[in-house]
Amino acid sequence: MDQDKKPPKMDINTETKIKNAARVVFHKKGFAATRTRDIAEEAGINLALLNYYFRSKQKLFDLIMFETMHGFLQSIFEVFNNDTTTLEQKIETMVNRYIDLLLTNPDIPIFLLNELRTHPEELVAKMGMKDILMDTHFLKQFQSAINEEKITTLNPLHFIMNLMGMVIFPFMACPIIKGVSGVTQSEFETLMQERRVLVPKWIHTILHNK
Amino acid sequence: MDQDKKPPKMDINTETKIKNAARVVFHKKGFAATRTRDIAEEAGINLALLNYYFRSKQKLFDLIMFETMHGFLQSIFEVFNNDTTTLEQKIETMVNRYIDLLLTNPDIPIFLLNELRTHPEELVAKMGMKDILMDTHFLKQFQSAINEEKITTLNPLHFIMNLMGMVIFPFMACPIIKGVSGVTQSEFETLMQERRVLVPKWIHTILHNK
DNA sequence: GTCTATAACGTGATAGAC
DNA sequence: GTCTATCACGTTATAGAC
Repeated sequence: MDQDKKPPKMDINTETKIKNAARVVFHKKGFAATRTRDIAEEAGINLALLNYYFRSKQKLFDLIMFETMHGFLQSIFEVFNNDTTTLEQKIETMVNRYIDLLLTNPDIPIFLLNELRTHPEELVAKMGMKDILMDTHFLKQFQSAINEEKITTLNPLHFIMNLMGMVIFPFMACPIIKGVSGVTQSEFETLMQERRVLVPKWIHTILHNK
Repeated sequence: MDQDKKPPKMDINTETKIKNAARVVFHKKGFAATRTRDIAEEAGINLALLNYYFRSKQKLFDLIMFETMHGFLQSIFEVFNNDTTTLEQKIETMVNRYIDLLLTNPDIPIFLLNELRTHPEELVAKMGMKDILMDTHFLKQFQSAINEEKITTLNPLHFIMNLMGMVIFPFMACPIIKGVSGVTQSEFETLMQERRVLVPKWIHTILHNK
């Protein structure tokens, strides 16, 4: 929509370089602990350019925050609204998508939840997720399964909290887990890989146990 | 150990007032976003007094961080090392303790995990938790149960991640959950109360399903 | 567009009166 | 011990040359 030359992987334009650097640093340290100098250095450019392209630290942050939030919720939305998959398939896909995401970007959950404490639900509202998530194919399937007594009666929110908690929490608690258990980063990642199959199995067990 | 008059609830001494205020503000905003002036205001005292009693923002923070971490891990330690309780009782107690804690102090998990990203495992090590948590009555019970084939074979770390994830994650994601689902704070707390009995039930189901 | 230099501001910490 | 006033410093943001 801007230019017709999408940067061909290298020799990326300055604006993108800054945005990528900002994403990395903001995700790792949060808004308050991040200095614009950190971002400039990470991007390999001059500090003044940051303000030239994005006006202010806050504006740049808002951009990163929105994109991160969008990317994070987008997965839920896509999977939950796919009306060609079963409930079990949706669970499996969700788990795999988030483990993929978090193995690569383990900082995202704490970044998001930490920043959302300050800017309360203004951003959540801005995402407009409330309307589209509360009327998904998933919820209809879930309700049907309960009505037909195929699964245990259960508030869908409890279900989602369990799913997200089992997948996301381990990544957030990674430093503390490694600290008290002594596992290495590599061993930790192996554990997370195991959870691709374990979590759906556990969720299934919970749902079908009367 | 200091004085023999433990403050009788009101007319608390200045040092304690500052520490309590620091705990509130640090927990809510984290180290970087907290200004010493915020703490002074919350405590109802002058900014200079903060430095008079605690020398620096960092020193005061280290104190709060240590106490918070200690209080948080202490519960796990106590419950896991109680050799008069069954595995099932330990689970139930853990869940109830943490739900109690988090209903009152919902900021603690994000505070801890967020700050632990920067000061990596130096603090975890300082707590000396590694040694005492890796040789608990709980782990022996867990291993015995597996050997006697009473429960499914399962890495205890997976078990602990599930337990903590199901209990703690919902509190961390509270703003996002309320944002996308539309539940009120009061309804959210009711859901958390329900989880006192639901989580142990789910954990039991997972453990005993072959 | 990109840089250097600097202005403008906020924050942690202290000096010194009481 | 407690306060007011102020210093010292780091950080965001901009002015202006190239």
